[in-house]
Amino acid sequence: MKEIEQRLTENGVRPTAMRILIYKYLAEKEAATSLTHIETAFAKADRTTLYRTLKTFEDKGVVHQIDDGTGIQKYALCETGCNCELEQDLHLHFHCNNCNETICLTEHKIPHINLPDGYVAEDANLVLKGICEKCSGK
Amino acid sequence: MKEIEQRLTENGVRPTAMRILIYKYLAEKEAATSLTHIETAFAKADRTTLYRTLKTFEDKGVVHQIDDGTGIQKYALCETGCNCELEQDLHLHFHCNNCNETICLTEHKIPHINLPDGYVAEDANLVLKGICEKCSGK
DNA sequence: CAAATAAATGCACTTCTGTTGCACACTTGT
DNA sequence: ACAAGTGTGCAACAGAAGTGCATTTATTTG
Repeated sequence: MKEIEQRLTENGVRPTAMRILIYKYLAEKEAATSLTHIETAFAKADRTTLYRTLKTFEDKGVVHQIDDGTGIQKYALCETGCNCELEQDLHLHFHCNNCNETICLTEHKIPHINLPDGYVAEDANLVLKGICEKCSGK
Repeated sequence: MKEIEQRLTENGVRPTAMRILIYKYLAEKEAATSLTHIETAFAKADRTTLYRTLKTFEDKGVVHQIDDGTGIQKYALCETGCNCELEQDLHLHFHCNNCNETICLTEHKIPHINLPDGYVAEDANLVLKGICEKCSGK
């Protein structure tokens, strides 16, 4: 519990009760989580609060946003010391067409691509879709 | 003009006036196009018609949908003979943070990724973001 | 050619997600 | 204790995607 408070403080986020709960929730889930998802988990909290909490987390580098192609924004905790802005830290994501979960494959970085002249890449997003470990029956 | 009719017919799409116009519009644009974009270009046509036309095109393999991370669905014409479903035909897309246009880099295929055991990839989406040729001043 | 059938189009409306404005509650520092 | 700043909740809005149904247009069939 204390570790969470510390982690938030380190990133410049004031550790309120709500924020600690949300952090804990994200930490327990292995998959990327949408606002709606969190909303149902925290029925008593307001959607705006959850929304702004996620935005704050994102701003401060606590979570990173994931676009998995479903059109719904998802969030997942950043690794300790990860630097999402840097190109070399960009990992890929896997979206399971069966269970609909999206997970970070933090070990798998996005390969470098040689672009045509004149193109400057600043960011990249790679999502693989298919059947995940759990759903393929191992 | 006749070529468009033929192309549509080949793909099992009845070449109505509307559809030919939309096809032509897409062919003239080099960038991926959103529904809203088309809507403003065809102010007199109904949004539903445009919407369903794009869906039909997509079903029949005339266009492919692009998710460029903006949260807005975009469409671009498929190359003749392209097989968007096949993994080896998956090209990457480039989204310019300056002019906000998304273009297909059909020459650049998505590199193959070695996934952990149990994961089966069926589809992939790679979007690079940065500054495009035009905006980088050559 | 006319009737019957199927496909395409247009209108209205709904849903879902993301987002913002404003007021109130709470925390923090002096 | 007070003032300033931050967090939270309520309400309302915006934009895009999608659906149902009526109407028009095209295609087939007798």
